Amino acid sequence: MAGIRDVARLAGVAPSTVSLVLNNKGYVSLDTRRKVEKAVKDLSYMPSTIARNLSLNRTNIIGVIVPEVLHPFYSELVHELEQALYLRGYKMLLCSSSNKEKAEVLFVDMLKTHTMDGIIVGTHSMDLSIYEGIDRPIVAFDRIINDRIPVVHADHVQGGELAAKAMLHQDCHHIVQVIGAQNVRCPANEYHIAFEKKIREAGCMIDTIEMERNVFSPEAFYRVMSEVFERYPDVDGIFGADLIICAALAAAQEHGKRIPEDVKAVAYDGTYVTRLSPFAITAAVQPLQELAGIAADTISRMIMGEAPGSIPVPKLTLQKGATC
Amino acid sequence: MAGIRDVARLAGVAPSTVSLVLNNKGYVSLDTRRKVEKAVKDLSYMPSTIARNLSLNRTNIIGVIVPEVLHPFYSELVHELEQALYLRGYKMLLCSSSNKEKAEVLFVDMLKTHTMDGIIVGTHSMDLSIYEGIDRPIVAFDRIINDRIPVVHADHVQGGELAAKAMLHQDCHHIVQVIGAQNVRCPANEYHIAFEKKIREAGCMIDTIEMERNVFSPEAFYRVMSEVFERYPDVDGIFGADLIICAALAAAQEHGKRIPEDVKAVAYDGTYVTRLSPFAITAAVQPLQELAGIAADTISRMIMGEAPGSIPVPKLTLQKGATC
DNA sequence: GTGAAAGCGCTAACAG
DNA sequence: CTGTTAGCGCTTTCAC
Repeated sequence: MAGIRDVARLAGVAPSTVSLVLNNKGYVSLDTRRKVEKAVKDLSYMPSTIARNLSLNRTNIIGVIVPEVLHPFYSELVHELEQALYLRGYKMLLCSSSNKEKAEVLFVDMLKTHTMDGIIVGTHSMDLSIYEGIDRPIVAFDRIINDRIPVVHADHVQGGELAAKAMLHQDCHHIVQVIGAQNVRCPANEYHIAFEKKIREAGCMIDTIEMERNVFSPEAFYRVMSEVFERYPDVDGIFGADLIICAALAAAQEHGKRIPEDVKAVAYDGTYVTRLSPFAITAAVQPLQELAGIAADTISRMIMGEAPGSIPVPKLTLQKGATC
Repeated sequence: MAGIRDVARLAGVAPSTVSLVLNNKGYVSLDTRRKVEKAVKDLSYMPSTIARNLSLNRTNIIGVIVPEVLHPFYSELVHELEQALYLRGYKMLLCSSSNKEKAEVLFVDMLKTHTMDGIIVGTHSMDLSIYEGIDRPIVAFDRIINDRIPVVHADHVQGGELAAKAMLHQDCHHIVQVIGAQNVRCPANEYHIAFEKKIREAGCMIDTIEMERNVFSPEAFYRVMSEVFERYPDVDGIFGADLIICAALAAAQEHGKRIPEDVKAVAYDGTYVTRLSPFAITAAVQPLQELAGIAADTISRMIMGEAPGSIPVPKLTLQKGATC
């Protein structure tokens, strides 16, 4: 394996000059630049990223940790983050924390040991003490960790109201919403509050069902929705995250309810599962691409040693589908 | 930031001794071990992975490149790979090649520059010349690159036959199968051949529709399925990858066909989308967890300098659902 | 413009 | 069992 010294020797220059050429830095005469480039090509030289990392004390790797890549929302988030990071010159190290005890702790340790330059945290672990006193770049995605860690999230108040308006236009009278675990602090918990408020203001009845933390299986969702239809026979509106609504569609059919004739359904998030059938599910869509860009910009800034700056809070949009 | 020398000084030993303690290598007296551990704790010392990497010329990072993380099949693959690699002490650097010109080339370059110790390739780019003459660990997932790169894949002949048997049991007469692009060499292309053979042997009519490469959108699938129902009004069996079958379910409804009464449907892959509704889609399920383990074992062996060895070819299983 | 030399923070022989 | 020494392969001052 040829090294920078071999290239230097062949080109008849010093290693430092080769380095300058490779990194387009400083002033190098066209002539020596040519010589170096030829030597690089002749030796099919490939610089060692590992050595470079040590010199710069930087890896250009950002860690991304999510609860579960399989979940469409996180699939989409990971997809967008990878693209956003790529555009900014970073590579993405991915960790899916489900099935892994201590995944988040290990990940933060990897940040401390400089395996990555920064991390974007999308998990909801309960122990926030691991984030105390860390002076390395961390960005939280839709999760409040502590007051030193910037949070990237959409405008969930607006999102909740958007969904509420969509349902109220359809003249619902008894709405049931299914929400995530409320024992984790995250901006996304705001949307059902805003939703409920708007619904009540319109004089409409609303019941709320809370799911457990980190429960994502279709079976669990279906069970919950079945219960909903049994417990509230007069329900005519369902609101919840994408997969909940998918389950609602299935459960409704089982319980002899037609959607949207008997029951309206609005999904929150609007990932691709709401578009799997030709008749899209009506949904409040999170601007994941934009959010990923904001997260990438923020972590990038922190790595450069700058302050995170103010974080934009983008709005959701309504996807008009066939379910409401 | 404390370094290994600081720890050594505080503990009153040499840096090499500290290294031995940290890595549980060689023989260190209990006494000095204690001293070192205390010093480590007192300084909250975190060893630099970057420096370690240079010394060892190894990063413990495996690159994984797939066409599209959003696609359920690849979500699931990525999920399983990450877990399998994690269990073997590796971290996963993920690249989704869609929307990225030259992603595969860049990825292979990163392998050459030692950003990763090895890569697992699941993409289907057309230019295989970039893999010529590389002496670093590469494993292909369901894709034939060249005769030096080991391929991990399920037994698609058995899988195709499994699906065929399922349909023949239901007494189909005119089956349409939708398949991926055939201009890429991959073991998965075998399944529709095996399927077709079995179906023809049973004296059943079969038509085949080929999709373009890297087309994964629900809309595209739906369009294709709509055409199928229009062109073949007597079709009573549909076979294709998961998302095709999802689209088939939707399109069937539109065209007044009931599933499974009028048309049977069998999916190939059997990812979680086939289980999104309580009535699962009948499917030939790829053992992705097992495949991921095989891929991880193989790349691991190659990194250790061993030969890839023989690659097991696991079988698919039938998920009995409500569609056939 | 270019080269010499000093690291970056670890690991690994090899003495002792 | 522990310390000394020499790298790993780059980048980066700082003279020339």
